[in-house]
Amino acid sequence: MVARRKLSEARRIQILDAAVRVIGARGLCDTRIADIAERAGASSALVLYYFGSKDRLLAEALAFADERFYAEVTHELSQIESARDQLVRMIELACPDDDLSAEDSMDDWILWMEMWTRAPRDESVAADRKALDDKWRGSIIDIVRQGQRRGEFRTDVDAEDFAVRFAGLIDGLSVLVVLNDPVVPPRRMREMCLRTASTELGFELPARALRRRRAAAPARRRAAGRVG
Amino acid sequence: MVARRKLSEARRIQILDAAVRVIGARGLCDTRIADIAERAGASSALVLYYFGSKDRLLAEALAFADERFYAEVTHELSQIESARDQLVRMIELACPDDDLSAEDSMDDWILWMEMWTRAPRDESVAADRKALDDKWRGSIIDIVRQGQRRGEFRTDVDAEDFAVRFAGLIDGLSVLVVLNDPVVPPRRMREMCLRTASTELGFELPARALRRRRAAAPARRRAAGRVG
DNA sequence: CCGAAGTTTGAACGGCCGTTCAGTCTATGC
DNA sequence: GCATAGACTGAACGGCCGTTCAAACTTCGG
Repeated sequence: MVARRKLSEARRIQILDAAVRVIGARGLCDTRIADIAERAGASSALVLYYFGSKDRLLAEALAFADERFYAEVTHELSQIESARDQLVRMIELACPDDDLSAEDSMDDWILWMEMWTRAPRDESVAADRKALDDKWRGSIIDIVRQGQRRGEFRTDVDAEDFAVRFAGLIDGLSVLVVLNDPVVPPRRMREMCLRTASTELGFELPARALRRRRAAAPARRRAAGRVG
Repeated sequence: MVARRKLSEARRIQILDAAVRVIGARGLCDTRIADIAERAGASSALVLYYFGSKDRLLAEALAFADERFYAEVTHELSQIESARDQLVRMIELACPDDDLSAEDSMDDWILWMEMWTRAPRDESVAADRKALDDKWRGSIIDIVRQGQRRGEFRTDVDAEDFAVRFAGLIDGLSVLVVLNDPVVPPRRMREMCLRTASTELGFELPARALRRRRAAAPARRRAAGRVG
């Protein structure tokens, strides 16, 4: 029975993962249960069996994607000591990729935008979105304060004010990157965010920061394959 | 026949206006032709008669809303001489309202976000979005350069770079305002944008800028009523 | 092994909604 | 006034897709 539990939990995640990719590819409103089922290697009926209704499935998928992303970022940052390096890394992770993996790592951002348009009409999505946003901003605030305590950043900057503006900048620019607007390729977004942070907080950018394309992408995703 | 033309053109606009409001209220994907027809005081069949298909209607409605908004802004700014005052006014216009009219003037921003999520799968929407974005950024660039020539702004700022970052900041913050996130009420967004601009471009804010709630909203909308 | 609980499915149901169509109404040109 | 083009509609069609359901299959405790 315990094994059963695990199995069914794995199935849930498998379906959620499939949902994330389908939504990323087709858009929230054009996503059909049958698409998700196919990607997950299951029948439409099974998907409903696990999630009860399409609405619940979609809402859970949105939250799932962004929570997973946030968890990864948090975990990575927890292994860095310097506040400056944490902020630099956070910026790198927040910038959608350039590389081949384009299709892959845009999903998180696409789903994030889908949350924006759905939130006004779905309380649960609105709540999830706000919670994530608060956590994200909170992380920035923590890093800034930590850096100020350690003498890495100037102390005449209000951490909360900076965090709101900086998170806003990231969101706004990421839209252009996700939509492939040639005006702001990923590289440029990264540079702008890095320069803004270093200027406002008064720190020197590490030499690698502006050159490096991107550290090896965290090896997630692609793990859950088809069952068969 | 000419009179006919005018009549039918008025009808088109009436339908587009109805579409904008329905999309703003129900979201792009939950918008039905019947809803739009009802708001416009017409039958579903008539709406199709004018626009051929739902997709074309929605795409045109998105472009219509944002082009109208941009035209208004452009017109208002054309009557201001000082570059500084132009920028201040632009910021005021770009910030979604607080007031009673909430339902009303959020529409433009909601549709703008809907364009973001639809663009990846609809070339025509993608093209419209990019054109609008370029024009918007272009306006900022023009104002900055003009201000630099006139000695109102510092000259060691790259206008294009500033415009991209500033437009990004506006977009990012506007999401929070539109979603009614208490962290960033309209007033705060306005303050942040004003402060950022004045700091980076090195000008003094006019005394009224930070106090005033918002100049009388341009008297548009609500004009096209039902045809009896 | 048996049966109960947990999984999984194919097939069918049913509603919603975009689209079509045949035809009415209105006004304008002749 | 009559014919014609354009504006407009109600009703019906048809497909798509979320949801339901009864039944098969799988696993496992006893």
